[in-house]
Amino acid sequence: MSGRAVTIAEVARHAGVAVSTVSYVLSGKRAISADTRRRVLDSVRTLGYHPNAGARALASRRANVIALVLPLRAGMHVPVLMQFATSVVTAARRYDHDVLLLTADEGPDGIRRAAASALVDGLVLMDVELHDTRVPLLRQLAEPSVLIGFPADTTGLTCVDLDFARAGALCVQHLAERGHREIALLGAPGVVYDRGTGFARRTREGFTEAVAEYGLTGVALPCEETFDEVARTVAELLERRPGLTGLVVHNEAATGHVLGALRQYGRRVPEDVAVVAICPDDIAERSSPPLTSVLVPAEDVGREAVRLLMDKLEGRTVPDGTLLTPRLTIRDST
Amino acid sequence: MSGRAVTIAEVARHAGVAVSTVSYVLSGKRAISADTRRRVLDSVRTLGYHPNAGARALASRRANVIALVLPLRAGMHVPVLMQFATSVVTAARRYDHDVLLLTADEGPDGIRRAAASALVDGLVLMDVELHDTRVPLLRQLAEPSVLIGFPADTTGLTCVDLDFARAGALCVQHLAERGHREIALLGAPGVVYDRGTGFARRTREGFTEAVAEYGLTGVALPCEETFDEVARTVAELLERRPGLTGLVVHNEAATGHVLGALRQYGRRVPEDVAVVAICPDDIAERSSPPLTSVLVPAEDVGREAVRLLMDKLEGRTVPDGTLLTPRLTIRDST
DNA sequence: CCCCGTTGTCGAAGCGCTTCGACGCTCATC
DNA sequence: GATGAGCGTCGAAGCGCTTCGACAACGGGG
Repeated sequence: MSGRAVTIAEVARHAGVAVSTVSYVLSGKRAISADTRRRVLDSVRTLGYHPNAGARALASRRANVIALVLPLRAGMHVPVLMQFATSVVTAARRYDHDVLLLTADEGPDGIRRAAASALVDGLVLMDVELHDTRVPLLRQLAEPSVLIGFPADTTGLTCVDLDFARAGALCVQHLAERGHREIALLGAPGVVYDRGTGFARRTREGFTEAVAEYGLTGVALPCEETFDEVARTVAELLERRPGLTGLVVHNEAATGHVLGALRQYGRRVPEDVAVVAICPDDIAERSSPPLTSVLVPAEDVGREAVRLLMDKLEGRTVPDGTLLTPRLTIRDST
Repeated sequence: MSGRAVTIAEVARHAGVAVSTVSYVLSGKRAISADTRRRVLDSVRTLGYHPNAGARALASRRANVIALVLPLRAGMHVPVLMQFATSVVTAARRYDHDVLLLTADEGPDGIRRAAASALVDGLVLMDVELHDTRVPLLRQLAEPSVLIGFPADTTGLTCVDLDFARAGALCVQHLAERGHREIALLGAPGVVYDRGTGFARRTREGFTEAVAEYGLTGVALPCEETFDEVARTVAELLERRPGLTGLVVHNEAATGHVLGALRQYGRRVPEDVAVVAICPDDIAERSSPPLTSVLVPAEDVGREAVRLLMDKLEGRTVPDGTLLTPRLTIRDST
């Protein structure tokens, strides 16, 4: 199994055809007779041929690799990030592409390096901020890119994300329909809003607008993820808003703590306080009681990002922004 | 910034030297006069030259890319996985290598493909099981690999991990020193043990042996990660073992729930029950009270894995197994 | 029956880089 | 003053693949 790798020349010799014929069989870029095709494929299989990625990239000017750029900042919920990552990898494989992992430590230089060296054909960036330093670079790059998340200025970019404004509004609507009049949004840590992370702000905007629209009263508070902070915030909320009966939680790491805090203060869910979370399904299902939630469809977002990138690589034009419609799953907390 | 990329030939022309000279300047594989070196480096900078990765890989038979194989199975704690992943990427960059992300969906085929196509020079595998199906393949591969985690049979392999047996024992020792006589281990979900994931079992073994060694009584229970299951397990434990005063938690996702459950049953931490966790520092610090814990040094393990892989790539011989020594940080829960 | 368009295959020219051998220097050595 | 050992540089030969143009062979239409 070790030793030198099989080359296309050996396959060609074994099948009794020219090297170029083997190439065309494999790429399907020219018509090949059924007979030849079969002979070649047989040889490929018996010899265990795998095209050399470097040679292929050099000759075709396509590496068949895309970069996935993960920032890994404070306040990001890692499991969600990981869901994105795996769905990107899976989707990329379906287009016969591999995924190179780039982290933020290297900053824009890493992106430039990977692109300029033709290591990758395109990029998917995650966790994009409203004023992301990487964005100007992307506009200059010859390589196409897709952002997961929306920066402030999307001109010349391709962005995908869950429609967080609608997600926030959807939670409000659900609570309104259940008759709740006074509600609150418990959000991400303050730093996440300050940094200008789009999805946190957009959720809050959706929440606020929907509160007005449905004629409710509502407050939105940021919240750290330690149990003590969550408990403090919840306590403050319950005290200042005795009429509060509905809570929207948009902070994956804090959802568990929120339920713990409510329990501690003697509030039953959903009898005393209804809770809707914006979080992955597994967190919602694993809670006690299982939470009514709006799923962050990481799977779909990742797949869509890759699809868009592949379209761009093929030279097709794609929409600037793609917002996925949120869907609410009703469980036992409302 | 877009348009065709700068080639080594253009750099050579610009600097007034031969292509090979530029190559030698960049690789340092032959002596070059200080003057020439400076001229070449200047040209590289002003032209913005980045060597074409494909061409380099083809000619040098080194892709300068390593694969990171992530399984992503049930019961794995994702943030820890992510810590590994980022530390591997960071470490690899220090050796001028990039990281290709491979997931388990493709199974061994993905590994074979990446290796056979010379896409990667070597592999780092994470979350290795005692009887991992990928292990036999690794032995056949020409490409070197390093495992994070220990399979049952490590012959011909290179493995790194935290010494979980000692970690388990260290927790017991700490509790024993604080005078606790009756303790318990609340572990990973049953499926993790059944699957034969090494670190879970080894922790349990270390726990059990240390319990005997220090003359304590102790039980080890697996535990699912939902709040209800944790609460049930804790309740059962408190009921069946009224004398229980010490708890070791080796289940990242459940640590928060454990504290919640203890609170719910009126047990104070650490006054009534002392808790030691095996988990990342951020989880321990974010809990209430902050937990005495043994850190899973993902950072160190990842870095070490890359170092070993680079050694193997250079043809150096490396030890079969590397176990990192656990360290206990005392906080407020014991 | 000739011409031409298709279809299937081949040979060769790169893609941009590394690396090997060669070669002209300069210096120290005898 | 010839000899040899570096040192610094160059030219050229690949690395394994894709792709372009060429060209037989074959039919169908005039």
